Amino acid sequence: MSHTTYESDDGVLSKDQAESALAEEGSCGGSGNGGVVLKKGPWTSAEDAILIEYVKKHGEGNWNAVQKHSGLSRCGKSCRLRWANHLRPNLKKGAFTQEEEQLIIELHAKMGNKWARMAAHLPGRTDNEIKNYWNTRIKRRQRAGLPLYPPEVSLQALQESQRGLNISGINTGDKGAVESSPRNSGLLDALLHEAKTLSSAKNHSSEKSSNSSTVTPGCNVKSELTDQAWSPEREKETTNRLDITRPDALLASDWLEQGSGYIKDQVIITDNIVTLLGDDLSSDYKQMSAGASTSNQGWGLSSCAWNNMPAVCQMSVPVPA
DNA sequence: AATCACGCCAACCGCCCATTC
DNA sequence: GGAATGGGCGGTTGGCGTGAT
Repeated sequence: MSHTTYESDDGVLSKDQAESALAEEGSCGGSGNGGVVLKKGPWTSAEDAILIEYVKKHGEGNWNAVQKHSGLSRCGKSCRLRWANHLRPNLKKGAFTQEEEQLIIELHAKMGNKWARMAAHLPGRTDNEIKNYWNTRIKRRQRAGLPLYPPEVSLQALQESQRGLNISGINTGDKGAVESSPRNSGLLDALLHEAKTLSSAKNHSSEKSSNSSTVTPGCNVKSELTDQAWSPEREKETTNRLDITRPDALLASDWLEQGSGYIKDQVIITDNIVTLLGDDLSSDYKQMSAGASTSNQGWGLSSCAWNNMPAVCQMSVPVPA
């Protein structure tokens, strides 16, 4: 990792490296107690040792006191982050297990980008780890044009959200009530974002449909990929038909193998989206869905931004048989 | 062998919230 | 009530490693 750039085995920086590391002022104000210039950049093993020793003596918290009492030239934030992400006990290192991946997917479908809350459900994992994992996964699947969530997770998350929204008053147009329901805020944000996207996209739909190279491939590949996991043989078979067959476009876990009934789920979810979006936007959505179906463009909800986007916004229109 | 693209991940940054005074 | 402070969170950046070309 980048540590090796700055730190030697004994944790001592070279002159140039130390000067470089000390040159900039940090986000914590640049100088600490008594005008001490706070260091930025990768942590050395010596610094780690100091921090560990400090926490052993004084416990976690009061991070700004670390610099004052231990002589560490790091701001409190940096210390907290280092401790939380790397030094605290019971941290689980290494790749995520299939169970963890599955849990992350489910949690993200329900919570959106609430990394800290997700981390609370994954003992030994940090929010930063989960965030990095998810962002990497997003890039892969975005390139692949694949949905971020398995259908069953999408459906479950949407149904739960819809229940919550009904309770909190979305169907009565009570925006205040909706906003007071933090549990569904991520999903609602995504829906509203999607609504805007749909609204603006309507103006460009003809342009989209005239350019096949802009088509999101997800709609066309999903129904096939959900039936069978990737294999070299499958890749040869499907290369001519599918845009994406790379194994890294798939989940490490095997949810894609459980994709039976996907079309059915899509219809359900589409109805749910219509319900949630309301008449005006849902009519737009229906029109676009119909247009996509007839033109086989597959233009759907998968076209919106991928970040902070719970399940429903990853869904695409059904693929015509 | 050189170059490039991409994945991975540690760390930083800025904002926000809760608490304290 | 409002300012100051500490801490938490999510987004983003930057560097290294690695595989592909």
